[in-house]
Amino acid sequence: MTHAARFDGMDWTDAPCPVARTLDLVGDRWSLLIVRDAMDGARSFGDFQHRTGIARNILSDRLRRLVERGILDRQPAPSGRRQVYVLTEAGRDLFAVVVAMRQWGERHAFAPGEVHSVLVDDDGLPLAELRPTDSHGSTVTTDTTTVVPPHDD
Amino acid sequence: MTHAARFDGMDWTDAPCPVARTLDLVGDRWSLLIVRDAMDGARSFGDFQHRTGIARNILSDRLRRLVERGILDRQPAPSGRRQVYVLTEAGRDLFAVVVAMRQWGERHAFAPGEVHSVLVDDDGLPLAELRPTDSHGSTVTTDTTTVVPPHDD
DNA sequence: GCAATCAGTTGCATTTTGCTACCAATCAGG
DNA sequence: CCTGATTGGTAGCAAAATGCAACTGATTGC
Repeated sequence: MTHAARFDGMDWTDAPCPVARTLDLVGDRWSLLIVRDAMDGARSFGDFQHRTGIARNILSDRLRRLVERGILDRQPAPSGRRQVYVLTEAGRDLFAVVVAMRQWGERHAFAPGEVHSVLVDDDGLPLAELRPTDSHGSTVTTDTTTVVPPHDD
Repeated sequence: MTHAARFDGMDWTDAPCPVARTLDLVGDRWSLLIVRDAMDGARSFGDFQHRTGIARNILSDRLRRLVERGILDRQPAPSGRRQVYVLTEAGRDLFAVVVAMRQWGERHAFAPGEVHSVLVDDDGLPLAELRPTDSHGSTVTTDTTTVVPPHDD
């Protein structure tokens, strides 16, 4: 699909806000879990179904939508199975979003002592904490940032 | 509310995965937009209603849920208005998630040349790109990381 | 060929969402 | 005090999304 094709027929919740548009594309209950599993090696319909436990018809619909939206690519399988779903560049680029959610969940959605899965690098070590920074590398927060509306000079 | 109270009565989609738990807490269509607006200064019911355009009954429900889940705090207003909703520490900590979504949206959800709002620091400059790294600061991707399941040694 | 498995689709019940109207409390003016 | 406007919701109902179970059609293994 062409880049432009992703933008036809979409009706955005809040046109000029990138957060709203991202949520329009992957902001439902299941899409990011599908992306998470694709990042962790899931490829076939059955892979996704087993890992997420999502209903088959909804999974079918979500895979189709994610392909339409340029986040997954549906490819004929090299052998055997009918096709596989692989992340596009845009899909892989959601890594930062998934990591941010994972780290927030680790900090705020588990009782003390409760176990959870961990994302590790090639050395088996957990990642560094994602920290929003300005262009010089200093940490920024909601108190030191502002949203400026779009304008066409 | 106590820390533990957030975990009572929750039925998690995928207990051991922090991504799934985060989505259980803020993964619906509206919660993160409410959080986004709270980060940008919204405080009252009306603020949120006008900025998001969400239906009043749903907004009412989402605000209640976000308070229950420890992301917003409902405080009596200093004067006049009945109460205000302010982010808790956990809510403010969602900043990295919102920034990651904003940056992804900027890269992938706008046609070339299309305008959008921008998040800037105190100097008016856009933030640096969030980049997942290992503990030494080297960039990691989905190809160089793995999810390891929970285990109790 | 025959059974099993995979990748979906279809139909229907349940749940969630959204719209509109309504209501209660405050507030400002006179 | 009375009136009207604004804020912060709730109630009822229609529409949409979701989930479950059963079914289909192609492929694979034996």
